Amino acid sequence: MKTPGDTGFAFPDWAYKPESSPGSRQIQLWCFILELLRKEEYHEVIAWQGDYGEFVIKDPEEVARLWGARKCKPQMNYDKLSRALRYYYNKRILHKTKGKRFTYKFNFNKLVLVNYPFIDMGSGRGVPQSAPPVPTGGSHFRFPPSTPSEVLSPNEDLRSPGMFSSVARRMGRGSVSDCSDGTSTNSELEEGVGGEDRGGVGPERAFRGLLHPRLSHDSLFRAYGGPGGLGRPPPGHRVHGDPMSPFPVSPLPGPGGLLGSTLSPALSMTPGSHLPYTPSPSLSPMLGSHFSFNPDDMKRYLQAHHQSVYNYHLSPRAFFHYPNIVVPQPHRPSAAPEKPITAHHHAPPMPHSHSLHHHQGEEQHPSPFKFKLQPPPLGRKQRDCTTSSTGGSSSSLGSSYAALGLLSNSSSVGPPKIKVEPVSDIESDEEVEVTDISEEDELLDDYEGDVFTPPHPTNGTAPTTITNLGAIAADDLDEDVFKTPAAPPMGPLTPSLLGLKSEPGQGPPISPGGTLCIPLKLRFKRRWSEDQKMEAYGEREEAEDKKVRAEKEVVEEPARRESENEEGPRRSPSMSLGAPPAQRRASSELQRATAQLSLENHGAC
DNA sequence: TGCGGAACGA
DNA sequence: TCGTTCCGCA
Repeated sequence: MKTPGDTGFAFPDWAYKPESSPGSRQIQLWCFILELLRKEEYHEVIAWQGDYGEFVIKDPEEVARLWGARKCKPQMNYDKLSRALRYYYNKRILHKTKGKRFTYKFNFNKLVLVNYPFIDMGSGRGVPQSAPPVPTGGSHFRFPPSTPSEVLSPNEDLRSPGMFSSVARRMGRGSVSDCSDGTSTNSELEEGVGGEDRGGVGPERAFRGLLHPRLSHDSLFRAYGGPGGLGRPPPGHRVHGDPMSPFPVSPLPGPGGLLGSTLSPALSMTPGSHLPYTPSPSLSPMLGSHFSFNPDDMKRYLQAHHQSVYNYHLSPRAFFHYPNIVVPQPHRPSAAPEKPITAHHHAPPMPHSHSLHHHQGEEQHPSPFKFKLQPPPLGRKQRDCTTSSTGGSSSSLGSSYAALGLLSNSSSVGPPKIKVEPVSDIESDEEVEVTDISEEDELLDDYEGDVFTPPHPTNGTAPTTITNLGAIAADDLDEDVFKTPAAPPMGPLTPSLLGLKSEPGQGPPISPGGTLCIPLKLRFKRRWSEDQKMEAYGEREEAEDKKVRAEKEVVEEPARRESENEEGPRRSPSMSLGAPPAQRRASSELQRATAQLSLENHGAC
């Protein structure tokens, strides 16, 4: 069929429908719509209009014709096309603007946050921040392949948010059309180039961007990099404001990567989607150097939000569509070091939600945003792994992390796994995993006044975990509320303790309040039993493991029950009981270390 | 004009 | 999975 280059406009890979052969992916309708929207020659047919991301199909039949031409479907008509568009409702890529005929609205939150994950908002250095921060940009961020071999592996999901490098390739080689419909041009690359920075800087301008009625896909698309590739913008290219762009500026890759600016039209489109995550300068797009969560900023930001209509929804299934949301690597673009160091910066951890919580949630009026960060649906394998390893009592967070491949690596190779334990046992996977979005949508429509609670009270978790959380939020955050029991602030040491858990059931029990409250007696017992076990390892063969475990169980069980009696329901029995010897050994060591820490920090209890 | 179910194809 | 096609309904 056609190649992505057909349009003359290079969409990211994920914009194309994977076909049997790598080169025959078809563009998706929404991409096509965007394409038309950005071409002046079609402004008489379809154009941005009104609200943020809103567009009107002025000539439905013509649009249908064009679409049909593109897809080589001569029989296409608006009725059919609109049916396809309606399917986007469910997918929350689009929604209908009620009362306005032929008028639809993009959910750029979906398109941008999810599909432009690589746009790292973290380093807003020197880039106009005229749009609201996109919460998870950094979370999804995945560096473009730097070598040809990394580019678009056939095995990779072509729609992967991270796989945009091939776009650059296409952009470089031009387009090829095998179904000419007159829409193919190669001029797009230069379109809008050279515009001036109208994003401005500072919160005021940043917020102003929210109100920009028009969105431009291309601005973002260009972020994928021109012929020069990411981080190497074509000469003459710079952040600009595309006249027809809904984006105040185009987040072109700057010296520090394309990160700097990420302007997501979505921001104004989806209630509270981004906000909860923006507080983190390290993760949010515009916070880098221009934004701070002072009351004024927040107020403006919220006001801006109200300019838009929020009546569409995102689906938790989104992650299914973008399975390649990858765990961001610790490293950051070269610009990272240049990012302003703020109070929040040090531990990228959780802050996007957490810091907001501090800024907003601690006040009389909690954050107006209520988010339920739903972890992406677990793959069966991951789910099984997670649940089995945790005895089914693992918290949603732990599971979600595992689902993201952060924690639960089935492989037994390597150091003991460190798991970020949820603060509470109360929540089950089911509670947080996927909920009926239909109801939540309503909540979001009425998001104001809601409270956002941080996904995890600890602020010392690993960056990867944090960013991952962001990744989770990226997609569904605009509608999902992360329900996490409030946890009391903890000292600098506690987080690490709380967050550390060698294996389910082995680490120190964590009270629902997040406090380390394992009875001293139990701790000693455990440690003793572990010592015993360690000795056993040195003296006995594998065959005797069971015996050791039995002994251990005898020792631990009463203590555990005692513990339970004191602290209420606890997690499933120590994992070590069923863990393979090697794993047990490793976890045992970790447990010892943990126990040691427990003792040392006994005062914190 | 818009919606969404259903069957179907690639 | 993403439309495409058809269709009944409001």
